Parts: sequence; structure tokens; C-alpha cells
Amino acid sequence: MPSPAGLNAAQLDAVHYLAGPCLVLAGAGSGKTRVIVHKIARLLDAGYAPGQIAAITFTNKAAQEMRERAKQLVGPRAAKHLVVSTFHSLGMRILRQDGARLGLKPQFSIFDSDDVLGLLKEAGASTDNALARRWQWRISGWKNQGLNSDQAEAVAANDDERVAVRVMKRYEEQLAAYQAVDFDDLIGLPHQLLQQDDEVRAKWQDTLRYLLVDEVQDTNAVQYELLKSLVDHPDERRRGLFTAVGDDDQSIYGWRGATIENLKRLPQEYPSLKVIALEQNYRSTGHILRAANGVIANNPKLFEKKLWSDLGDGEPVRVVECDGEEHEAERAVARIQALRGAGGSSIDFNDFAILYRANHQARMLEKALRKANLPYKVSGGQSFFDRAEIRDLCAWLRLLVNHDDDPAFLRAVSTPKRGIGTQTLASLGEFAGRWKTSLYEALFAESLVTAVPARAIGSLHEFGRYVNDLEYRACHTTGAEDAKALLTGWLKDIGYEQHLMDGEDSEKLAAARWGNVLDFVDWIAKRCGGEIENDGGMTVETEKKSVLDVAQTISVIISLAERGDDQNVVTLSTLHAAKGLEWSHVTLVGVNEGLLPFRSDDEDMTAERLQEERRLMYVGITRARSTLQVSTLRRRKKGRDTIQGVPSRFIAEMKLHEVTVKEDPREKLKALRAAAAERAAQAATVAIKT
DNA sequence: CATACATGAATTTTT
DNA sequence: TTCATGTATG
Repeated sequence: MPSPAGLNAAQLDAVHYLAGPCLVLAGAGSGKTRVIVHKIARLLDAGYAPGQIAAITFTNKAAQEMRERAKQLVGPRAAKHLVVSTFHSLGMRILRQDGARLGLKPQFSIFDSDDVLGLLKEAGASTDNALARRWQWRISGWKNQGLNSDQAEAVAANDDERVAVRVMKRYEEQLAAYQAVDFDDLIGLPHQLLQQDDEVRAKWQDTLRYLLVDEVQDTNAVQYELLKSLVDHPDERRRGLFTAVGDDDQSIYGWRGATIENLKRLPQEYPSLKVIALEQNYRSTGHILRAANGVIANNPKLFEKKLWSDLGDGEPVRVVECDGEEHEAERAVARIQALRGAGGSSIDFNDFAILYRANHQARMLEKALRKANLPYKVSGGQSFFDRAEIRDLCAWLRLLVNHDDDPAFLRAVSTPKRGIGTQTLASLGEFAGRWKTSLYEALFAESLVTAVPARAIGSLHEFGRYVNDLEYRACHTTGAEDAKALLTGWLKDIGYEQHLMDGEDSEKLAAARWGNVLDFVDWIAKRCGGEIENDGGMTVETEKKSVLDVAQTISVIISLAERGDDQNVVTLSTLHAAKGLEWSHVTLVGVNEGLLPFRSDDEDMTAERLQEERRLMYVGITRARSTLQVSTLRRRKKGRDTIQGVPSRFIAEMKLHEVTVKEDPREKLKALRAAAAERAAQAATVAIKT
């Protein structure tokens, strides 16, 4: 019985319960974003100011979507002041404002994982990428448990870990010296700050009075603690004003520190916790949902919850047995062609997704799609901001924001090459190390002449002066037009276009890179504001920002890469990257023992691991709206030999009554016809990749 | 001894 | 696709 707002009974309960802590168990496709957005509206009605309501998500994309939907419901005016942000950007906000209490200047840099890798190699005096990755992984794991290097030392279990602890100690020193933080610190440091500083905690508790947390099942230990320190108000009446939304059955990030313990702790630590389950699924048909329920029923339950749908039975789930990966890819493509052919090509490419466990499985699928001339995109490919040219420019911007950001300095100073070689930089680095200053600071030291030859000093000073001047201008340039002029002037000054031409042997590739650079410039200029946003009739004037302001937020914003939602193409995605998305027609490939559930040779499969794999299967199944095809391999490659493929146990768990489809000649014929029609159509759009 | 090319192998990902 | 390792050649 839908309410005027179109919410069902459970959803209404969730929206209207404001009195205390609330946990919403939102099954797949049960309309949880709707609930969050309506709850925001309800909170506004109840007298909360927009700025007192914070909605926390994991990804920028989710935050953006939530803000957008909130805007539609409560209007742009209120939506503008809502705090809708990721854990990390909230952490950044807290640190920028109050990080000084931890000895952090407001302009601190944020190191991304490549910077961190470089730093760790330095800290551990190693050039081995794989080794440094393992350190990075280990150290991040500790940090996600809330451990610093001293505490990690106590738990280090073997020699490898003890080495990692040593590297971590050195790494902590480096970060402090550079006035930099890594992504984990964006959670850990705010938490530490709120713990140790009552004044700051009181201030933030007063600012953010009601918290809505999306995907709680994905929080790690430190994120949970951060939430607690915001929500545990000393005044009993204001304690625990939050709504946590999540689904224990969709917890698939245990391997990166997310812990389902957090969901168990909630009812214990907040005895008055109101638990509401959203069980009506608005996405999938009966066959699909029953298969999903069948699989997940094999996991132990944390909370009782069973999805149902009134969309009818729909099509049965198809299980397809394939000879090998190539055959499987062909059949996945044939399925798309058959459905499109059957629907008179009225079905968009957008409605199809092929999902797999591991990235490398995309290769064969891409090949088959190209051959069939179907447009596609590979989600989870490297982002716009990972490209070398964009990272070059980001390094410059970071250096402007924080002169002590040494990795940024090193990248900027040699991009493009300006007569400052490794020899000079090594001497400068040694000098800076001796005096415990940043490279940039060292550059202006009088005694530098003792360490670096005069000729090199000239180039260094020139660079330093330029950076200084550029910073000054960036700080005083606001508005899109002026920002663009400044940025293009800068690119010209440093001769970046020429640099790209020199560095690339294919002129076409260089031009493509330059195109990215120009996109990037436009993107920054746009964010410098003065922009009129159009919101369904309403126009909102956003504040103008300086180029430096925008530069400050860059490493936390990666939304440009997500463009392409509007392209009408087939999606290829890992199961992990598919979470939260949905398509009418989904094919799950490689549903074999060893692949899904994944089993590695050197680690044995614990019950927890298997359960997470099962949840992954569950996530995959529940992505589908109307049809689902699951394919298995009769033979699959392992190392250099081919082994017999064993269908995944999850297929049996779906409890399907249908017989496995071996090969359907009619489908093949339909596919052939569709393919012929398709051939006349446009060429394949290839994924955004270099 | 160093560089260049070929061959083979590959969890999952965000900030 | 990318990345690392190994072999062969200069």
C-alpha cells in the first residue's frame, strides 16, 4: 500500500523514525536511496537545517547521485547546504579546518596510491614494485584497523611484517615532513582528532547533528569509530541520531578491511537501535529473485531478511555450458543479439551487462564484442586521472597548493625537462634531507651553493620563482574565463604541448593526450565557478573559486571519469564494480569452481572467504531486472595447461528447475540474423583507454 | 654486463 | 591490457 510519496510501509517506517539510532537493512533493489533521500526531506520538515544533516557514502559517484536526487525532492536551495559527501571528503573537510591541532597545516597534500608506492620504495630502500605493493597493502591494512606503527609492531607476526613495520615508521616520518596524508589518514586522523580534542568534537557534533550512512556493511573499523565519535553526543537526548543503511548480504569488501563486525556491534552498542528491513524488491522478476535467495540462504544470517517481488515470475534463469572462454564470449554476445533481434532492436545496448569475477576475463569478451561490431565499455578501467598527462598537471597543481609536497615537486620539476637532471635532484634531495626541509624550501637556501653546482642552481631558482609566481596568480584568479586563461598560459609557459609531441612517437596519440589536457583545463575552469547551474527551471549562482581552491580539492574528486553513463553501450564489469548498478539483461560468465568462488593456490578457503564469494554471486544475480544468463566452462585454462571446468556450487544453490542449455540452434539463427542487421550499424565504440 | 625483445601470467577497488 | 621475468645479442 504505497503512501502519497510512493513509499511502502517499511520504507515509511524507516523515513519517519527520527527518535534514535536506526538501522535499515536494505536488500538489493529495495529502494534504499529513495529512503535516504526521503528521510533527508523528513529531517528538514522536522526542523533540521540542511547543514546539520550529513549523508555519507563510499564513492563520489554515489554522493553525486544522492545530492542530485535530494535536489529533485527538496529543491536546490536546501540541497546546496546539505552535507553529502564520501567518508574521505568528510575527513578532508575536518582536517582542513581543524588539522592544525594535529600539527597539520590547512594546505596539506593528499598522496594517492602511486605517490605512496614511490614513498614506500624510498622508505624501504627498494626498487621492487611488487614488494612495495605488499608493504602498501600491509600498512594500509594496519591503518584500517586503527593501528599506528608502534601498535603494528606489537602484532607483526613474521619477519616480512616486521620489515613492513620498519618501512611504516619511516613512511610516517616522511608523510609528516611533507605535510601530507594518505587516503587512510583521511579517516584515521579525523578520528584521532575527535577522540583527543573535546572542543573540536563538540564543534563537529554541533555542526552535523544527524548522520545518514550508506553501505554500512562496507565500513572498516576506523570508519566505524569515526562515525561513533560524531554520533556519541555527551547529551543523552542527542546521542545516536543516525540512520545506517546497508545489507549484510552485499558485503563484498572484506578483503580491503570492511568488517561485518560493525553491523553486529550496532545493536550491542545502541540497545535502542531500531532495525527495519526493506524486503520488497522493485528490480527483478521472481525467477531471478528466487535464485538469489537460494544462493544466499547458504550463508549464516546476521539478520532475518527475505526479498520478494510482485513483478511476476518472468523468464527462467538460463544456465549455459560452454567449451571454453572463447565460446563463452561468443554465446554471451549471441544472447545480446538474439534479444535485440527479438525486440526489433528496441532494446538499448545500455540494457545489457556482462559480469565477471576478474578483470582479465574481459579480454575475450571485448574481442567477441568487437567482432560482432557491438559498442561496449569496460567499467573499472583506469580513470581519466590516472593518465600520465593528467597526473603531470595534477603534480603541478599540488605543488602550488603545498610547496612541501616533494613527490609533486619531483614530478613537476622534470615535466617537461628543464635542464634539471637526476644528479642535481639527488644533490638537492640530500641537502634537503640533511636540513630536514622540503625540496622546495631547500631550493632557496643560501647554503645550497655548497651542495649543487652554480649552473644547476640557476635553473632551480628559475623554476622556484615560476612556481611562486604561478601560485600567486592562481590564488588571485577566479571565475571560469580567467581561470582558463591562466591555465592555458601556464601550459604554454612550460611548453607542455611540445613536451607531449616529443614524448610520443605517434602524432595521433600525442594529439589525444593534448585533448585530455584541454578537457582537464576546461574541467578546472568550470569548477572555478561563477557558473550558472540549471536545476529544472531554477538557476543557482555558485560561488566563484580561485584556481588554487579548486586545485586543493582535486585529488579527492574523480567524477569526470564516470562520464559515459549516457553512452548507449554494453557494459563489461567485474562483479565488484557492478554493485549498486542494474541492467535488464545480465550475463554472468565464468561461474566455475576456482573462479567464482575464487580459490588461490597458496591460500586455503576459509568459511568467511567462501561466504564473501557467495555474496558476490548474490550481488551478481541481483543486478538483473528481467533476464539472467549464467555460463560455465567445460574446460578452462590454468597455468599453461587446460583443466576440466567444474560448475560453481552456486549454480546448484540457485535451485533451478530448468535444464542446462547446451546450444540452442534457434538462438544461433536469431543471432546470425541480428548480426547481419547490426553490421550495417555504427562501428564499435571502444572503451576510454589509451 | 646491459639492453631489447619476447613470452607468460593475471582476484576483487575506492579514495 | 599491463607488468615482470628470462633469454639472447651486442
